[in-house]
Amino acid sequence: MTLTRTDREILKLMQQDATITLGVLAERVGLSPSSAQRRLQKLREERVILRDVSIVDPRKVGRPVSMLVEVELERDRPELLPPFMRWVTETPEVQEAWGTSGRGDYTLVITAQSVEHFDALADRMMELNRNIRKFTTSVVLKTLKRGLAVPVD
Amino acid sequence: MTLTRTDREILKLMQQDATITLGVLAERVGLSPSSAQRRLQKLREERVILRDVSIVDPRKVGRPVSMLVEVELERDRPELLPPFMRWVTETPEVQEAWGTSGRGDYTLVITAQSVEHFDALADRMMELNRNIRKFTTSVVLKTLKRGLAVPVD
DNA sequence: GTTGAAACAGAGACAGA
DNA sequence: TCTGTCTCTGTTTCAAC
Repeated sequence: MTLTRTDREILKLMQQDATITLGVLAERVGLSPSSAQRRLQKLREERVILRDVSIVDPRKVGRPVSMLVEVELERDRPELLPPFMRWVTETPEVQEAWGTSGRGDYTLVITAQSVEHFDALADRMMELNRNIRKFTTSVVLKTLKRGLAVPVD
Repeated sequence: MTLTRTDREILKLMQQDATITLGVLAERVGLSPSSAQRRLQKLREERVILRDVSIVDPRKVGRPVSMLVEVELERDRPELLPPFMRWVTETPEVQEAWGTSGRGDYTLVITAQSVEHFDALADRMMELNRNIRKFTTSVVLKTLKRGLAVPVD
C-alpha cells in the first residue's frame, strides 16, 4: 500500500490521540469527514494501523516496578526456542521482547508489582525454560519515554 | 483512586481494543452503557488511562529497523543530563527510554529506516550530547512482542 | 441507574473530476 | 480511482431525573 501525504498526517494524529473525531481529523488533514473515514478504514484493513488501544499507567494499577532483562539462550538446543517464544508471548508481565544481535540473545521489558514479584517471575522463567544459560536484569530507575509511535514523515 | 473489579475489567478490555463500543463494553462487564461510560471517563480523568492511540506497523511506514541502545553517561557532568533527557524526549525516532541500574545508564529503543539512517542518528546523538561516554547497540533481529498493556488482575 | 436530545460514527449509494 | 455529498442506522456524550 502506497501512503499519501494525507495518510501520513492521519497516522501522525491517530498515534497522538485516537479518540479524535472524524470531523476534526478531516479538518486537520483537509478532507471531508467521509473521505477521512474511508482512509482510516483502508489503513486498518491494510494493517498499517494494527489496532487502537488505551494506554494504562502501570503505577496506577499497582505495578510500579519495571525491569529490563537480557536473556542468553543455549544455542545448541533449538528445540527449546519455540517454547521460550510461547512463554514470552503468553506471559502478560512481559510487555515487550526482542531477539537481538550482540551480548544478550533476547531483551525483555517486564512490569511487576514489586522486586519480590519480579524475582518470583524470574524463577518461573528459569524453571519453565531450561535453555536459559543466564540472564542479567536492570532495574528501571526512571522512565523517560514510553510509546510505540512511529515517525511517518 | 481505588479500582474496583469492574474498573479492572474495563482496563483489560480497553487495552486490547479501544474501539469497542460502550454497549459491548457495558455488557461484558455487567453494567449499563451510561455507567460504563462514566467509569471510563473517571479512569481518564484520574489518569489511570493516559491516552488512546493507534498502533502503527513500523514496516508499513518505511521503518523496518529497530535498535536497542545502551548509553553510558559521564557521571561527573550532571549539568548535561537535562539536555540529554530533552534530546530523548524530542527525538521521535527514540520510541522508549529508561534510566537503569546496571551496566548501561540508559536504554533506548530506536526505530529507523535503515542501518545507515540509524548510524546518522547515532552520530547526531554523540554530537549533541558530549556527556555520552560510550554506547552499545543491539540490532533487533526478531520482534517477539510489542505492547504497553499492563496486567490488571 | 435510567432516560432523552444532540452530536458523532460507520456504511452505503451516488455523482463528478 | 479518489473525493465530496447525502442518507440512514447505531453510538457517544452530557445533562436532567
